[in-house]
Amino acid sequence: MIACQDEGVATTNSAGRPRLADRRRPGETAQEEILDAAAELFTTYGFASTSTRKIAEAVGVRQATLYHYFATKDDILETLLGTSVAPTLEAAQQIRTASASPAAQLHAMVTYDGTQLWTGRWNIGALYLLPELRTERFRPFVRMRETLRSTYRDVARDVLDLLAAAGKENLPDADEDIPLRFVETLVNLRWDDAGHDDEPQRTADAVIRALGWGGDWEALHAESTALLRSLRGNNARA
Amino acid sequence: MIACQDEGVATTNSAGRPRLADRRRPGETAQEEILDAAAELFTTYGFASTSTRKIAEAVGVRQATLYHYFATKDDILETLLGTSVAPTLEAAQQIRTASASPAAQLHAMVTYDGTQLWTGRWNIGALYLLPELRTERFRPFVRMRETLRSTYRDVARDVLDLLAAAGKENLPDADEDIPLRFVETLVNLRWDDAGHDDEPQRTADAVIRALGWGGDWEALHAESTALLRSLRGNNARA
DNA sequence: ATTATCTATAGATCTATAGATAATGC
DNA sequence: ATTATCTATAGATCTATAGATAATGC
Repeated sequence: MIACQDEGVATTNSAGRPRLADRRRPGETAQEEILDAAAELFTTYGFASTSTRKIAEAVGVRQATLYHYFATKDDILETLLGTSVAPTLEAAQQIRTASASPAAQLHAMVTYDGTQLWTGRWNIGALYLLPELRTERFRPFVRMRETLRSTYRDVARDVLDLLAAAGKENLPDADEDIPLRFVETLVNLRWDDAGHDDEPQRTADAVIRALGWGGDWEALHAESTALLRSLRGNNARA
Repeated sequence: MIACQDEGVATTNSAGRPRLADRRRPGETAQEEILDAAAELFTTYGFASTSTRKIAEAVGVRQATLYHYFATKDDILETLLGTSVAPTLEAAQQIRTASASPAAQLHAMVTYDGTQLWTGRWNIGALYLLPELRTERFRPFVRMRETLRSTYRDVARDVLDLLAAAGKENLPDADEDIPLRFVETLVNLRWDDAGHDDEPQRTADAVIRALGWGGDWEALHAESTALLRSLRGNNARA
């Protein structure tokens, strides 16, 4: 038997009229193929500038075929956004309930979130700023982002409170938004093809430093790494 | 004589067929009115989703009238971007050649740039990530942004070198991109209607802190303020 | 005469729907 | 029979151009 499945491109013959072109996208199902193509085109050319015809071409099917899987073009974007933010939010909330120090929680959060943004097959984070998200249609997604934002703010406030209690001066004045803002810049950096392989870790360090933290870095890294490891363990078990 | 020019809306009668609707946009010329409307719509709904018809409606003229002033829709975007980045780049380069300390230069740069992004009538910075900019057409603009980026990197490197020479440890490892990335987050913050009035100053402080700088904050602020004042003086004279 | 606007429209899209067709599955 | 695809197309855009019109300026 010859291997026909490199890169996860399915070639199984199933019911239905055959396609005119070969499969060329990763994904087990046609739905996944469409989402992969849409992610590439939306992040590269923008949502409004990407026609359903272009998506279909990138998948290797006719334009009308998309509508067998998604009722509208908006539905494609919605699915894409949902699969991207949900896991990040869940990880952040799990980290938040861990017993680690606030600084380590924040460091782990940034590293996890940053890694998703930095190593995903496409620069999905670039879609978060899409003006189209302002419509009612995407409210649920926007609300998930807001929850993530306030989780970040909560940890940041904990870190700052501890530092203040320790008598540290010149702390940022009520800037709990610094961490998430900084994570989001990974999107810009990737857009410009700049940055290093370990950018998520660098970003986590920069965030902690920007809050004015000045403790033992080696201990912090160890704690953060342990937190992330236990997280992966939990998910594997689930 | 009754005042008919509140908010800079011109009502002077001049040559040409009269408009059907009243003027409603700030700006001395029709070109400025168009740019103001386009800035609002592009930043709110995106470039591709904004039709020339919508721009014309927002100005109060017929769609075809736009083409008396701009040959294409791309030309409108290009003009908008140009008038926004050019002054920022020039200010950054002037600050760079001043005799102030690197930390003060960086602080002043972030404050100036941040103020432009934060207080401009529209959130023009949101246009910098537009996928459309990837085309040949907008190369000149993208190159200006790259020059700005490397100016930021240069100052950041100076700051880090000085800190290293002073024996400071745990400095960010070759992350000269931190400052500009941080400035760019003002765009996201404004998009979300979050942040404080003095966000540019807060951002400048956070940038300096993120680089690990730990000197006399009061002296730094004084030096930065003086630098910005001399900058305004230069421009007033020119 | 010059200018700034207008009306009208060509030609090229683009999204979504209707209905035919060519496979597999029972 | 069910499914996944195909072909064809309606109806609604959207950009840009052609040419008419109603002011001012000389």
